[in-house]
Amino acid sequence: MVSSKDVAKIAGVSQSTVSRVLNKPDSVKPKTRNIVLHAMQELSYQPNLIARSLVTNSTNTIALITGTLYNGFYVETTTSIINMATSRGYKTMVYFEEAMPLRDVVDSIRGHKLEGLLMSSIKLDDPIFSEIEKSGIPYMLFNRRPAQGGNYVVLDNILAGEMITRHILDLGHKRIAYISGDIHVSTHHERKIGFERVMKEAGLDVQPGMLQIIDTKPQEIEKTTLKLMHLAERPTAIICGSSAIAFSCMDAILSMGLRIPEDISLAGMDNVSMASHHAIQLTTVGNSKFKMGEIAADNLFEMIEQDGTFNRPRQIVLQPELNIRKTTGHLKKF
Amino acid sequence: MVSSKDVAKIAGVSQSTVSRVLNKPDSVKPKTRNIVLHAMQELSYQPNLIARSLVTNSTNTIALITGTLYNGFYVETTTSIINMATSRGYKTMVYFEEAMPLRDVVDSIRGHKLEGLLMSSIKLDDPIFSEIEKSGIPYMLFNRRPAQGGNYVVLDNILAGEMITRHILDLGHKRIAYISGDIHVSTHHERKIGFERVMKEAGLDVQPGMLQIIDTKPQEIEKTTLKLMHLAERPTAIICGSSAIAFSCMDAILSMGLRIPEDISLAGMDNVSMASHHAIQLTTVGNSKFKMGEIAADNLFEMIEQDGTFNRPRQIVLQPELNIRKTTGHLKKF
DNA sequence: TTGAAAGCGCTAACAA
DNA sequence: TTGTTAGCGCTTTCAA
Repeated sequence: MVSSKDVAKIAGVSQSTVSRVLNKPDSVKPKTRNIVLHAMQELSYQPNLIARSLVTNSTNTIALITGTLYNGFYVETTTSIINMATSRGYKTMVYFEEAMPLRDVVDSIRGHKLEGLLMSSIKLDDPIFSEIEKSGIPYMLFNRRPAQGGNYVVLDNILAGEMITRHILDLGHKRIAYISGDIHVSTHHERKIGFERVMKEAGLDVQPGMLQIIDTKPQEIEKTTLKLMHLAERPTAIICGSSAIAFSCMDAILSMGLRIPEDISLAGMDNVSMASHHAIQLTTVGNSKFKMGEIAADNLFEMIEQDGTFNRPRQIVLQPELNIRKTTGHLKKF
Repeated sequence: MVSSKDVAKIAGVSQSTVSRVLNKPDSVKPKTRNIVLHAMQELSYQPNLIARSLVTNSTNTIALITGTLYNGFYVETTTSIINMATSRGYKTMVYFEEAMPLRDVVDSIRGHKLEGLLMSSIKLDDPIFSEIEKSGIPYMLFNRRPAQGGNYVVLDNILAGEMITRHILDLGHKRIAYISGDIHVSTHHERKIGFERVMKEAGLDVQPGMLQIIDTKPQEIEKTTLKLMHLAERPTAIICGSSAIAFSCMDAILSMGLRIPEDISLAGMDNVSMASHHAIQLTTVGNSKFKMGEIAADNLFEMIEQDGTFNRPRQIVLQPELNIRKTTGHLKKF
């Protein structure tokens, strides 16, 4: 391994001059600088960034803990985050939620002196949250938030649930099913609240079996959808707690030979790009004006750069918009 | 920052004993070990992994340079790779192709002593390839390969192009358009060769304008599709060089109010999960039995672990299979 | 079983 | 403008 020492020897200067050429090139005489630069080339020298990090106690690296990329929402956030990090000269270490215990990830982040954490994967009452706060590492949560406090950017999920439910009611539906993901997660928790609130306001009971809280794996979603469709009193509309859920739900419905929205209306939440594909045309509620990943990253870098200064919590709530497409239609009269 | 020195002080032992508790716990007397362990807890000590890396010259981190996640193919590979790395105790630094110059990425990788490189993004004659080989860092390319040599896992893309073209011909089509991505990339280069070869064998000329080589951004694809559909002699079938291209192409066709396959047949390559969605049902050719990302990662870790030993090139070619779904149909007779 | 000491490759303070 | 030196926090001989 060629080190700055080797370069120094070849160039006939001290090792610290080599270091200076790298860090404060103006502080070294042009002639010497050139000699050093040439020596570096000759040896194809590459500074050991680990050693540098040890001294400077900085790594220019952030951590991203993300949900599965099979969910298009996380494709969008992951892409914006990595791109934004790259453009600021930061690298991104990517961890998947549930691939290893959150606590281990946080330890790894602390140990590697990563400079910030972006994470989608917190539960409402996750004990890791207080650990993260305690560790002092700058962080932004996105999509989900903890039960209280914290820095986050989220959708107004209660409102989102209300809006989509109202849309379905406006179409005349009454037997409405709702498929939700894990309720210990703020998105699903709040969206469901919105749904229930509007149903109640409309004087409608959510029939037993019509509210499904499930593991959001495609197979589970399909199983649940089939179960709903085989109910004696089949729903005339299904609202899904996310677009990813809605896609699998749609897949199952179509596989039965049913038509959407003629036989059943379907709506999702989150605005992922595939939702507007002409073969899908999924009615959703979400925010397309602002990219959640970019907002999260932006705020994180601000926090990193203003370093240490007192920070009040950053809590950003985006307003949902309704995107009425082709999967929801008027209830047919018989 | 609490260091092993601090732990040592509290525990009343030397700093090297603290280190031993971490690395060779059996070599330290149980009683001492416990004292040290308690001291660690008390201070919530977290070893500085950067310092460790500096000494051991290892980081347990690999680099992934991937194409855009908006292409479902890279979602699959990225997911398998990160999961496989995690399960082996490695972390993954993710870089996007084209976000920064490849040379800078490679320098970053060398400087950070990352232990291996997985990359999808090489061009046929990319000069970076020889740099990577020269650097001695273990690597596996996937999806694409360089003009010659190298370690890679790819699809038999010529055969893939042949198979899909034959399928279209078998349906009676003669006016067939082909939309390809950058031809300096092995996948697109080879798939197009397969297409042209079969067309020639069938005695069919590829009419001017029917072979489109474009930038694979959704807008470009849509523009190109519209152009094709407005040709005086409109194609009766379109073959796309990837499923990602086919999705955008389908979007454009449907937006014109045309039906697939009644008005035009459409086929893609690569087997991404969305292709089998019932709202899409895209006919493709690809390999679903083996996960390219897993194979790439598997081989990389073998190379990392057998370290230094002579390695003949690893060149793995997967066999394509035809998945006939609902976007291709018989040419209508008039 | 433990401690002392060297050194990984770099940055940065200080002196010249 | 340059060199000398200390030290970042760890692992790893070597001696005791």
